[in-house]
Amino acid sequence: MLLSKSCVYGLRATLLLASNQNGNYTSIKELSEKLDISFHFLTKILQQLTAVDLMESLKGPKGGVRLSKSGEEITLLDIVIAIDGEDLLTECALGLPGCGIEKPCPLHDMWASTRDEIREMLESTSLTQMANKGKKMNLRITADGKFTWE
Amino acid sequence: MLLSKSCVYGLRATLLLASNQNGNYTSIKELSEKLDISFHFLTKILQQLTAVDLMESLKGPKGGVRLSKSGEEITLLDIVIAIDGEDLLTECALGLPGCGIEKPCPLHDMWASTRDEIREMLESTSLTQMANKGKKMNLRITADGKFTWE
DNA sequence: TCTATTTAAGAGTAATTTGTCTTAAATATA
DNA sequence: TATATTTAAGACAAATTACTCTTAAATAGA
Repeated sequence: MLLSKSCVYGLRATLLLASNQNGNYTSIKELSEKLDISFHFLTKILQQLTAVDLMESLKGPKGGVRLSKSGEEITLLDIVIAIDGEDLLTECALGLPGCGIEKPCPLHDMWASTRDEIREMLESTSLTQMANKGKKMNLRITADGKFTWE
Repeated sequence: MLLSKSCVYGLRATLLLASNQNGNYTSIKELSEKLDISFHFLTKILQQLTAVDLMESLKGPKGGVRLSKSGEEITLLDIVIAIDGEDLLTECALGLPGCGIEKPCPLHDMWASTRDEIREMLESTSLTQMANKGKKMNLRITADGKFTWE
C-alpha cells in the first residue's frame, strides 16, 4: 500500500473540511459518520494534524476541528507527510538505509525520479482543488458512495 | 512503504541470481548469508517465486534455486507482482474499492498516471539490467555494503 | 454554576506482516 | 542402500498497524 489507512482517512477528512470551509468547527463525529470511519480512530488521526498545526480543534459544544488555513494553501503532500512521514519520498526501493547519489543501489536513479514525480504530484495539488473537483463532478470519497458533497 | 519487506528481499535475491546465471542451483543458505536475510524467511519468500514458475528449486545436495529463464526475460514487475500482488498498480489513492474511470475518486486521474509510470518503470527493467549495472558500478544490495558481486 | 457536548489521552484488543523453529520430503553421492 | 544436504510446509512468536473503549479535560450555553 502506498499510503497507510490512517493517511487515507486523514485525506478523506481534510478533503471534506476543505469542501466546506466557512470558519466553523466541524465535529469529528459528523466527519466520521459521513465518511464511515470509526470515530475514535479518526479522532486519533486528526490529532496528528492538529499537532503539526494543519488543523485547529475546539472542545465542547460547537467544538470540532477546522483547517488552520485555507485549503488552497494545504497540499496533499502536507497531509501525507504529517501522517505517514517522509518515508515514501525518501526510502530506497530496496530498503537500503542511506541509499543516495553517493552510495546508491542499482535501482536508485530510476526510483528517485519516480519518487520525485509522486512528490511533485502531491505537492502541486491542494485540498481545495481536489475538493472542488469532487464537488463539481460529484465524485466518491467513501467506499459505498453514499457520501454527498451537499 | 511502497514495496513490502518480503518483496524487497525477493528482489535482492533474484538480482543476485541474475548476476550469476550459469545454470547451476544456488542454495538459499548462500543467498541468505550473502544478503544478510533470515534463511527461513527468505526460503518462504522464494517459494512464492517458484510457485509462479519464476524460479526452479531442487532439494538435496547440490540443490538450491535458480531463475527459470534468463534474467533478461524477468522484469522487476514480475517479482513485485508475484510477491506483493497487483495492489500497488491498481489500488485507489484513497483506498476506494472499484475506483476507476467510471466511478473515480477526486485523485483518480492524477494517481492513475503516476501508477502507470511506476508500472512502466518496473516493467521495462529486467533483473539482468539491474544486476549488470550493480556489478559494473559495484553498487550495494545490502545494508552494510559488505556484499560483493564477485 | 451546572450540564451536556466535544476533543485529548492512554490503555487495551485485533489483524496483518515479519520473522523463527521444527519436522517432513526429496535427492546427490558415497 | 545409507547418509548428509537441501527445499517444503506448517506451527509458532514478535512487531507493527489498525481499531476500540474508557476516562479526563475543556467549553458553550442554560
